[in-house]
Parts: sequence; C-alpha cells; structure tokens
Amino acid sequence: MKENNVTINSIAKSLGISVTTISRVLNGLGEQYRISKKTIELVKVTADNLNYSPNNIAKGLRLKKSSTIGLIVPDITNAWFAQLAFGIENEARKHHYNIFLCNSNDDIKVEKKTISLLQNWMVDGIIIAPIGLDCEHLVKASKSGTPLVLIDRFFEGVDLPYISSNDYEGSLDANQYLIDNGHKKIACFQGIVGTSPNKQRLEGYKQALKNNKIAFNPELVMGNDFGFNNGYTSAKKLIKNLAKTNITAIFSMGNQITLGLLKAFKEEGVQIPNDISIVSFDEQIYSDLLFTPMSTVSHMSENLGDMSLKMLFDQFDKNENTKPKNVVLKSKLIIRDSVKNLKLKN
Amino acid sequence: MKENNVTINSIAKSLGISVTTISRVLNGLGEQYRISKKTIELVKVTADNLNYSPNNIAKGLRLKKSSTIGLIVPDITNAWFAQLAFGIENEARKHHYNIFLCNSNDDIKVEKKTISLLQNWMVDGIIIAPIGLDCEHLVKASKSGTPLVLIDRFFEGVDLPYISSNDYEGSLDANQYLIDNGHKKIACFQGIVGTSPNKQRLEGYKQALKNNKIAFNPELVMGNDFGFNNGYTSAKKLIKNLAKTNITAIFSMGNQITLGLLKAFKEEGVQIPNDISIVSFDEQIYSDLLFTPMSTVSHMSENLGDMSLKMLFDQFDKNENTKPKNVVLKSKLIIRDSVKNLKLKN
DNA sequence: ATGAAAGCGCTAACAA
DNA sequence: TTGTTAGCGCTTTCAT
Repeated sequence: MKENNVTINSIAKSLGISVTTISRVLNGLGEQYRISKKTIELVKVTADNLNYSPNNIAKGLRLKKSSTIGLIVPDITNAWFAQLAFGIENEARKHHYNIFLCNSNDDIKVEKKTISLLQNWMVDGIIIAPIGLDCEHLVKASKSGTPLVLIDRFFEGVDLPYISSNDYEGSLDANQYLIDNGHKKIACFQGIVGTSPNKQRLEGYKQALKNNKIAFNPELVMGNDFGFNNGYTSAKKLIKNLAKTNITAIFSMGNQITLGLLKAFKEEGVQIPNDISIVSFDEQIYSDLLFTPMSTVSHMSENLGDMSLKMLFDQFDKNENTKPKNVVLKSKLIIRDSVKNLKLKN
Repeated sequence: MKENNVTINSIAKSLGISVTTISRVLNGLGEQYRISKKTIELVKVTADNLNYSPNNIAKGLRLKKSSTIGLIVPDITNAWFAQLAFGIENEARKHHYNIFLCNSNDDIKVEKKTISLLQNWMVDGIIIAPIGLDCEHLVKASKSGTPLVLIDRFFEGVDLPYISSNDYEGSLDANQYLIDNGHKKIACFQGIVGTSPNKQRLEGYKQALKNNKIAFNPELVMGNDFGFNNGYTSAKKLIKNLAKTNITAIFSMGNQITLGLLKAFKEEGVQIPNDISIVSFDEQIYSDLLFTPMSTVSHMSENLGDMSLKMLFDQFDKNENTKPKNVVLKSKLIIRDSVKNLKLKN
C-alpha cells in the first residue's frame, strides 16, 4: 500500500483553506462554484507539488461506487477468454474503470465464492462467463443490486442479460458438415458435462444425428473437461479401438481438447483426415497453421469487449424500460482440410 | 454496486449491541475478548440470517490495506502472460487477495498511467511485466511504498526485485544452433525496439554472430512489434527478395510474430525448413503441432504465479534484511524440425 | 464482558 | 466565493 500521506485534508491545513474547496478544485468543480482563479491555481499547483493523488478507496466508500468491474472467466489461459478480457480491460480503462480478474476454473463453488467476494468489493458490475450448472447465485447477485452481464453462456427462462455464442447452431452445422461428407460414426469429445456450452453443443450434435436419422450412441460421447489432457487421453483410448469401432470422425468441443487430440494422433501416427476426420469448436489464430489445417466453428467477435461493457453500463442508468437487448453471436463454420469426404472414391 | 444495507451498524442497532462487539465476533475475536457464548452465537446467527457481508472498501480505508494486487502485462492475449495471470490469480485467491488486471499494450504512457491508477487504488503491491523503456516511474512507485515485482524483464543496476527470463542466453543458444547448422545469413524478426526483452534477444543474436565471426548486418533486423501482423508483413517483404538476399534462416523473437510469418510462408508456398529455417522464441502448447514443428526457445515456469506472489508478500513484512532474491528462469532450446542442416548434402 | 468514540479520506448538503 | 459538518462502514483505543 502506498504511503502517501498527502490528502485533501493535509493540503487544506497547509494552505489554510477548507477541504471542500480543495475537493471542488481537484474535481474540476472550481468554475462551477465560482472559486477564485487565484485559489484554483494555488490548490492545483500545491497538489501537484505535493504529488497528491486521490484515495479511491475513500472515494468509493463515500460515493458507494467503486469504479470497478468484476470479470469472471473459467480460465484466462483459454485464448477465447483472454481475448475477451483484453477487449473489456481496454474499453474499461477508457471509462476509468478497473477490472478485477477472476478465474473460476470451471468450478461452481469457486464461482459462487467469487461472486460474493466481488460483491464485498462493491464492484459496480460483473461480467461473467458462468459455469452454467446453476444460476441462483447469479440471480441473487443481480437482484441485490449488482448489475450482471452473462457472456458466452446464458440460462433459458432466466432474466439475466447475456451475450451468447450460438453454440447449438454451431454444433449443428459442424456435425451436419461431417455427415454431408459421409461420416456416420462420429465421436464427440466433450468438455465439462452439464456446463451450458457443453449442453448446447451436445444438443447440436444429437440434433444433427437425428436430422439424418442416425441413432445417437452415448458411448461415442467421451471426456469431461475442456483441457488439453482430456483431448489427449480420450484420443489415446479412441485410437486403441479405432479398427473395432469404425469411428471415422471426431467432433471436438474445444480448442484445447483438439490440441491434445492432435498431439495423441501425431504420436500414434494417425493421419488426419485420412484415418480420421475432425471438426473443432473455437477458431484460433493458429487453426490454419496446424499440421492439418483445422476446420473449426468460429464464434468470436472483435468488439465483444465493447459490447459486454456497454450492456453493463446500460444497467447503471437503471432506466427500467431500457433493458439491454441480449446478443447472440453468430457462429461460423470455417472449412479447411481436416475432414475427408467419404463419398468420394480415392 | 450491491445495495446490501446490512452493516455491522445495522446489526448492532437491531440487536441492541455495540458495533464493537459485532465487529469482534465477526472477525473471530470473540474468544479473545471473552464475549459471552450467547452473544457470540446471537451475532453470528443474525449476521448469517441477514446475509451480512463486510464492506471491503470500508475495511480497506480503515486498515490502509486493500488486499488487492495490481498485475500489469503488455497483452493478456499473449499466451505467456495469460499463463502468468492464471497462476497469480489462483495463488492470490488462496491468500484472499484480488487481482487488478491491466494491459499496458506495450505503451509506456499507458504503463505510467496504470501504475498511478493502481496506486490510487491503494493496491498492496504490483506485479508488472514492464515495457522496459524506462523505469523511473517504477522506482518512484516502489519508493513511495508500493511493493513491486518485475516479471519477464528487469533493469540493470536498478534495485527492483525481479523474476526474469534469460532472454540473452536463450537468444544466444538459438542463434548458435542456427549457425551450427550452417546458417550465416540469419534474418532477425524483432518485437518492439527498445523494450527489454527485445534488447536482450538482439544482444544474444549479435553475440552469436560475433562468436562465429559473422558480421552483423542491420538490414537483416526487421519489424517493430511483437504481434502477428508484424511477422506477416515482414515475411512477405522477405519473401520478395529471398533469392537476392540469400537469407537462409529467421530468428523470430516472439510466438505471435512466428505465427504471422508462418501464415505468410504458407500463402506463398515457401517451404520450412527447405526454403528457409526458423527458430522462434516462446514455446507454446501448439509449437509441436504446427505444419512444421517449430524449434523454440522455452522460458516458462509452472510456478511463476507462486513465485512472483511470494516475492511480493516477502516485501510486505518489510524486514529490510530479507530482501527477496531475484530469480532468473532458465531458457531452454527445444529442437524440432524447423531448421535445415545446410552442412549435410541432400 | 461490553461499549463509546475517534478517525481512515472523501463528498455534499447546508450555511454564510 | 468559501467553510462547517455529517457520514460512508469499519477497526481499535481507551474506558468501564
């Protein structure tokens, strides 16, 4: 903690002027209160000389406003969330807001704790990519006066403003694309079971099968984590039984999963797309540069930061009749070389 | 801002007990002050029922301690810093500290502003990956009572504790490796000129040349940014004159630069390592999975978060004679397939 | 075993 | 044009 004892109080004393005047001048309210130019100048100069800087904590206590926004993501290491955080932080700074960064680690307990921690910090609002297993604590937070914006995931039938990716559609498209290329036995490498994006993506997978009259086989759905290791171990298992199972394609629900999976395939000499086809969620800057250019579902938006922050600020005005409109990001299938067309003879 | 009006004051009133007692009980000091078990129980239960949660801002003002740490990185989107942030945040949470995340965008002005902003927030300390162009403001901050830990970069002859990567050695190794493989005309794709890692890596490059009696040619050093686009455009330029210049290898100073460069080469059909060899700074989880497995300089440590936080906490104790020891992360050359051995006939 | 009161640094209603 | 003062919610010294 900085040990700068220069306060408006100390300035006031040393100048023989009241704190009010100091406060006013330093907040640019000198004109408004018709404080004499002499005084204004004097205050400004001495504040400068003494290297005064306001104590935001005291300000926050007084104003009941912290100029701080909480950002909760599952994992800042995930490029998608890093980009989100970057956008938000940059935009927030322009508005003189600070960002509390918190990782929930996709752990609902951590998420709940974090929410209340942030509330104790009197954050002016929270932007959160929720785990999605539960939303009671979110509703409670919102009701108790902490504006919320959900990002990436939302809750059906719950009145919390959100910016969501169209996970369902993205998944549907990806799997339809696989099916269009003649794939019928498609393994599904999933993330954390029960989380909202996982549910949506699984729904899309199932629906695509259904639309094409392919029976859903729960044994083809594997894994329970969005991380690299999950992809790696699942892939190793899959490779063992590849001949038996006749699986010809994989639908991967996350970029980290996909990397793990690629690593395993590389180690085992499995060729993509010759031996197995892949479509993966999450377009990345390197998707095109992998040893097999990856077909991906992209669901990023450049101005995600602006958008989410704006949705939050809109709530600050408390104008009940201007509820922020929810946003659904379009997802887009980017086709590259990781899927083999089984309908073509080769 | 949460509008929870439950304060120790309101509890005190409703219970007809003094705030002092409430405060003591709620801070677990009941025993110590020999408050009767009845009262303790009563206070705890009502606090719970009323859903009381302490106002950290008020606490901070009183205690002159914010339980908050500022983290300044150039760009959270860069995987290296994301990993750092993840580690720090996780560790900080265990100690009930919050993290203010700030991107400096490699802009020294932003860095300076951010430092003073964080100081106004009374952060208990700052962990920063400084731009490296200047350190006056850092020294000032440190002297004024805000403990600092520099990460990734440091300043020679300046008494600020740091955890640094051994950029110089890493660069020296990488370039020696290229030279050992018969490369003499090595282009250097650099990041932001003047920043500390860039300087160090450039030094390593120069030294490697010198050690092998190869003249340094400033025209071979190109670019001025750690981003993707810089790699891309520099590579495009380089390709145009590839035949003329006889450049056989590239030393890239950052992973994002390398991705841009790969993109350009892919577009232009330039083969790696046949047409040109590459060694890149920054090992990434996908380095092995690129269309040409990339030889990289790795300089990450798993427990970077713990370490940097610990260095900060050590300073809190203000025990002057236990100054934290600086740490230099070993850099390690990881050899893959992106360098051609020119000494072998093919 | 419990409480009164001061004060952290700031803002703003009210006064003059 | 400037100042007095109360109070944001909390901790802690000093009293009892």
